[in-house]
Amino acid sequence: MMNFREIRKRFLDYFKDREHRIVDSASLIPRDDPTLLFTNAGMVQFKGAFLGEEKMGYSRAATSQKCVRAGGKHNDLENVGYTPRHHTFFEMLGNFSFGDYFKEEAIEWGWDLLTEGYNLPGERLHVSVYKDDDEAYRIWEEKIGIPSDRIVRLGEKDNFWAMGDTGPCGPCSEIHIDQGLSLGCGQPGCAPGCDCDRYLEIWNLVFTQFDRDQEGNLTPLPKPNIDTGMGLERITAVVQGVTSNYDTDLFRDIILRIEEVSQKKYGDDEKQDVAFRVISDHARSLSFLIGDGIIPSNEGRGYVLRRIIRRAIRYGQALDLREMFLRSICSKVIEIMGQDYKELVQAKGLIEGVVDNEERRFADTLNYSMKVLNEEIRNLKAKGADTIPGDVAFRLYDTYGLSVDMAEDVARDEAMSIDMDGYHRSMSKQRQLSQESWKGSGEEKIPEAFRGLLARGVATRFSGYESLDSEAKVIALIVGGEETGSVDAGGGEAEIVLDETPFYAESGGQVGDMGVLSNGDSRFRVTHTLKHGPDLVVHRGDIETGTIEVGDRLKAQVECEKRGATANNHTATHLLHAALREVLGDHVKQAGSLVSPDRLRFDFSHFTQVSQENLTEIEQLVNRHIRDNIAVQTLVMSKEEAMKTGAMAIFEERYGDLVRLVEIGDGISMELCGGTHTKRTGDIGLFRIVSESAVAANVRRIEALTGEAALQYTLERDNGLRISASLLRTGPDKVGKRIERLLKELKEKEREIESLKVKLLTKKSEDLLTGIREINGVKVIAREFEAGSPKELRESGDRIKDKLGSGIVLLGAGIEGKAMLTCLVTKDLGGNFHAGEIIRQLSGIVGGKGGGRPDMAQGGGDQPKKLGEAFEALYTLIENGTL
RNA sequence: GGGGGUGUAGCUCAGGUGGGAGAGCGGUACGUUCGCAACGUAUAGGUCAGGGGUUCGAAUCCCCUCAUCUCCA
Repeated sequence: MMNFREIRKRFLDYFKDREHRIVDSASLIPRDDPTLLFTNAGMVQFKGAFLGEEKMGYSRAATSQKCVRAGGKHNDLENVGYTPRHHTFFEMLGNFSFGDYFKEEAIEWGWDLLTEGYNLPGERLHVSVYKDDDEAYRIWEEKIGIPSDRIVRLGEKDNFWAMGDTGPCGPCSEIHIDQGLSLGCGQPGCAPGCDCDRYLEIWNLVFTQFDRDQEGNLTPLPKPNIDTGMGLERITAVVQGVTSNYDTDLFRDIILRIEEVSQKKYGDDEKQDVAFRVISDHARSLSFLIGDGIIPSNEGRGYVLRRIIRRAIRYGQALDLREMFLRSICSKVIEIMGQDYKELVQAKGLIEGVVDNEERRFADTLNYSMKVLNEEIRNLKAKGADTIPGDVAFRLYDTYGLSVDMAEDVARDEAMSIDMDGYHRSMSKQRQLSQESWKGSGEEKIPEAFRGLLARGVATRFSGYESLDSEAKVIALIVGGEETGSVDAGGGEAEIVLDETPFYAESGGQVGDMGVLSNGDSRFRVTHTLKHGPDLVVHRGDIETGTIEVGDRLKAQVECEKRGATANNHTATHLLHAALREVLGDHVKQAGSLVSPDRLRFDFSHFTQVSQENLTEIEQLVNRHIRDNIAVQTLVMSKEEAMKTGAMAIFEERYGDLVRLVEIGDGISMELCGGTHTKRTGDIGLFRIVSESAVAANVRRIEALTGEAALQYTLERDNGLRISASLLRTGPDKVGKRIERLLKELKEKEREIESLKVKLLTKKSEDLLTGIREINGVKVIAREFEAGSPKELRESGDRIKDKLGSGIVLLGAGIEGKAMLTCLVTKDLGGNFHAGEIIRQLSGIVGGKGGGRPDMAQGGGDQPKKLGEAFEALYTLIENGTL
């Protein structure tokens, strides 16, 4: 029996023999596609080719593409585990034709590979075609010889494929296998396309032959395309003769590992089997997602990843897995799939670290949400209720992340139930609101004018590795997004495309070059260089003098000091990356990078703050490599060769077939990188880390300087320290100790001031005691008191009140044109007098308001001159008994 | 992209309707004890995430920003 690896290989070999280029699986993170969260089909990386925006170096291709469906439009997450075939992660086998062969070959080969290559019984294969696609029907019936009772015509929903509302689209044809009556629904109309398990769709052949416009009209494409997709998991199940994808060798060892750690058996209990399937599926997808550089977070792709991890952990509970277990399952996934996907092996440390970290975090949020739930249950029980309202259950899920089934478990223990209808109502409301606000994930799209150029196959040769100036021909001019024939000085911002350029276009984190394009009297100042697609370099800037026309020959000169400084920073970035991995561990992975002439910024995955000791060690290590003055070599080689060297690849980047390997020394650092570097590490001169900070959960950022800028930074620091030392009248090495002592002294002084203030207040309040008046048997003091804040006023009042034993104190103060009043009433008078009431009446006199508690109240106004009036008013009020 | 929650002492958190910043644990000192655990007493520790506004007065009300958690897409 063929194992999955042989099945995958047979597919690729089959199409290789038929002149197909075998293209590597693209990253799970789609590039240049704002509509997509993850790569979810084999054609994603060829979208540009289908749309005619991009020229490939070949017209036939075949791939085994890793895919994730767990968010966005295609979302299978909820079904995973409950069916034999839903997955969040799967591999899609596909063959593609870009205006080359069409229906006939696609159908013929598809049939041939299934029946001959995989030995599937032809008599059990059924096919479906689009209802109007007579051409496909004829090929199946006449050329392949399938009896018409095994060909069905289906409608738009099943057999017409479109990428979006407009653009390339076309009918498709699906090949199904009859798995036998026993799996069928038994309905009389049961046929391919039925929802039951009898007819299993194994291969979808899409014939992209139309272009749909805004009004929905279909125009035939001059060169129709072929795009097919066959899930590796499905075909493996069929070839291996099992009815569930989870029974194939793609999953068997993973499930075996889960059995080991859980001490449970797959197949014993249906509820537990769901958990087995969920965990094995999710372990695969989360390993690949992290392997492609995604880190758990609370939004976007990272959030989908987090949800997958948590779902896996949650299902672990059904297997009584209380301890952290996911890491061990992922290790198994890496062991199996790492043979074919090297990025998993490279990211092993990261995957394990991330999973452990998430398991810990999840336990935290779970504790918290359980607390909220228990509180809620207690309240409901107190009211005599026995159902948890749907909106409450939803709120628990929505804001605290407690899933309903977990809430249900708890409710059951408390002899309560949950209003599931209400829950679902709240949920669909939230869904609707979110859907309405979806506008795409935000990546930049290529502007219209450049898409035209790309479609014409316009490309720029980059000569900037060898030289900083060269002669080149203008092949396109763009002003305000429109192509034009010539540009004059003063015409504002323009963009120039050359046939060859020494200018480095922004990519891989390195900023674009600046410089000058000139020809005699015409001068164009390049302020930014950028790139569209893999090879179209755009020089953006202003024309300063003269005129530039398409076809002109220009002298292109890169500003060399800036380029040199950028090279320093870029090479230093590679050294930093290597040092981080050495000091912190190989879970460190680039998560973003900026290389400019002035500085470098490097984001990387790491779980905690980097300690000062580690930072120092990293800084020392990088500088040691700089002093060793090691040679930096660049080599261009095939992608396969490069992967064998174990070089670091950044998976957000898309590489062509030929890659550029930048190696520092003998394996000190090896990275795939198109950037410009120094010849030797010694050119960098000096490397200084300026800061370390957090960017997101599990991602840290280091900013650093090199060369002249690093020296400048060091000198400024030095100078600052010297000034501090001289101000402190001590040596630079004793500044720390000196400040420590000063702070201690300061603290003591503050304490002394505090106690002096208290003494002063005590004295002042004693003075005040002489002004007591006794009215109707109540001791009353109402006076102005010098105080800087309401707090001081209150504290002094407190002191006086204590001395008084029983009575009423009213203190007032004027500050910055405002009046403050504080009134205190001793507890024994609480029945007769209310401080809040007194203040309410008196603060009106000073032009304001106030209030407070029965024993203490504060108020104020904007007429401090009337404070005296307020004091008199208090005496009067008490005398008249009008309180 | 849209919604909800949280941010107060080293840690875990409490602070109805605006009116003296608190508890428990932990720390320090002293005491009971041969010593430890334990207990008792005392004590330190706060830009109430940051900024703006309303108000006589804001941890509390309003707006903005940041961090963090969570749900949907």
